[in-house]
Amino acid sequence: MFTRPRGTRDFGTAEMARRLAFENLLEARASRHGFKRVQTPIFESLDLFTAKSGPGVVGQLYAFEDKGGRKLTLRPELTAPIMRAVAQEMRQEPKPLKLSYFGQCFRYEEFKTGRYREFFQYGVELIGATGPLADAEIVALAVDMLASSGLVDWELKIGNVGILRDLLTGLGLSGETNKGENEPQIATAMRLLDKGDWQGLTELFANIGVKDGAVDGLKELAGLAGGVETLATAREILTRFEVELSSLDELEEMLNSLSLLAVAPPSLSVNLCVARGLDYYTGMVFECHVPELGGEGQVLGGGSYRLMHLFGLDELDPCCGFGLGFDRVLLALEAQAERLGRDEVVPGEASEEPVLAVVPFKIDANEVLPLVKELRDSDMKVELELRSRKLGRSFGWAESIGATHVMVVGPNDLQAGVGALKNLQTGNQVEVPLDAEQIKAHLA
RNA sequence: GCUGUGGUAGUGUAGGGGUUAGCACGGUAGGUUGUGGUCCUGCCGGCCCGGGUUCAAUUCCCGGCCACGGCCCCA
Repeated sequence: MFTRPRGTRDFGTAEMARRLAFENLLEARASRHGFKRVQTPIFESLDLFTAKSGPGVVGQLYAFEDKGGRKLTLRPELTAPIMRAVAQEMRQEPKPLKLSYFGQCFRYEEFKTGRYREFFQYGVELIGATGPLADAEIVALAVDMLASSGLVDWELKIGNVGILRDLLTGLGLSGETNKGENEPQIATAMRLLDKGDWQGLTELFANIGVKDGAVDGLKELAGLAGGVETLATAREILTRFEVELSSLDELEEMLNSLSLLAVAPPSLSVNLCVARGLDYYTGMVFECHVPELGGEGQVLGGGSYRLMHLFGLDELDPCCGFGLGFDRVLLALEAQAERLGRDEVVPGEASEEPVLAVVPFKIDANEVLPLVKELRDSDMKVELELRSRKLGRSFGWAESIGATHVMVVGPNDLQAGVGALKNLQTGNQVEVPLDAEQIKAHLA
């Protein structure tokens, strides 16, 4: 018996119908916002990802050497490949570029619900435009996607690591990796802040000799929850820390634009302690969570970052984008459909189209094939009975595959040039000439 | 990396140191000559893998694998 590798999944027909519907929905939203789809290889040079994320990532990669000894890896994420492709193929295209992408990524890590070794990401990147309005465009699309998918009870958190870095620098934390430490003090502090580990932060500050009261101020900042209105308090706290306020002004501008560009999310909190862990983020950062997913509840995350300089295109930094956890959003939608008694998990997943099952009964099937072809050419879904079942079983088969209509063509029918067209829902049956147009008219 | 629980047909389950391992759904074939979703019957198909204890293991024990949770981590 062969089994699937750990952390991978098979998708059956029902699941795939749902996934396709979801992908199409996301694609439609992205397209309305002006994003155009691109696709990059499933594997890339290993150094693409070590350049972006440091040598430590190798442990989580499906890395390998090809027969020429080239160091390659299955892609663990899609932002770096997109940046690479932009640098390699899209230098001459008009900016800003608005790109969308969808595909599987691979990470070697412990697998559990909401966390797979092969997982799917949908994402967008806005390259070559910067500032509050560009940021608002990105967040607005994220909001639009989650809202359009029918997701409820999700939380949008918006922060700004630029402000946070300024603040921490002002407190005397180092942005460089000191000897004896494996990351800059600022990175450690941001990680602790993101987790809400106040004790760890207190210890860190004590070690560095940060003035008393700093932790309390940050706690106050972290406690802010709400929309634009929280910025007044934030402004006051930041002033106390003597932080420059222009980034905060930009954040406010971005939030105002967002409110005009997107529906209000179910829950919005502007929180300057959202850190997103990754050191290439430089400005606005945001995350969407679905609390009912538990530990694997982050379904979307992104922000403004600097990566193009790695490809010699500094002038395009910072860019802004987000990645959407395709599998996680689906898990959340499934859980919510169950909880709320919704019959559709993804809007539009159930097709309303008629499906005609054609049953050649005791005749040479070739007699009906031209008709089948013609119906299919005219964009109708047509199934053909292939097993020469008895009539009764044929109806059972048609019903089981979801056909809405059955057309039986037996010897007598053939002679008369008609078929028995039965509506499986109503049970009504009529004789219809073996003519594509007339059949279609009956199904309409 | 740590940890908890569990693994009986494709799915959902019953059972239990010696059984023809039961049931439901499913799939398939039929219930006499051209009409489904009901019903009846036959058939298909299972004790996760390896080792140990035992006269005997699917059942008890250990290890692995897999599944579902909780930590750690998460570019």
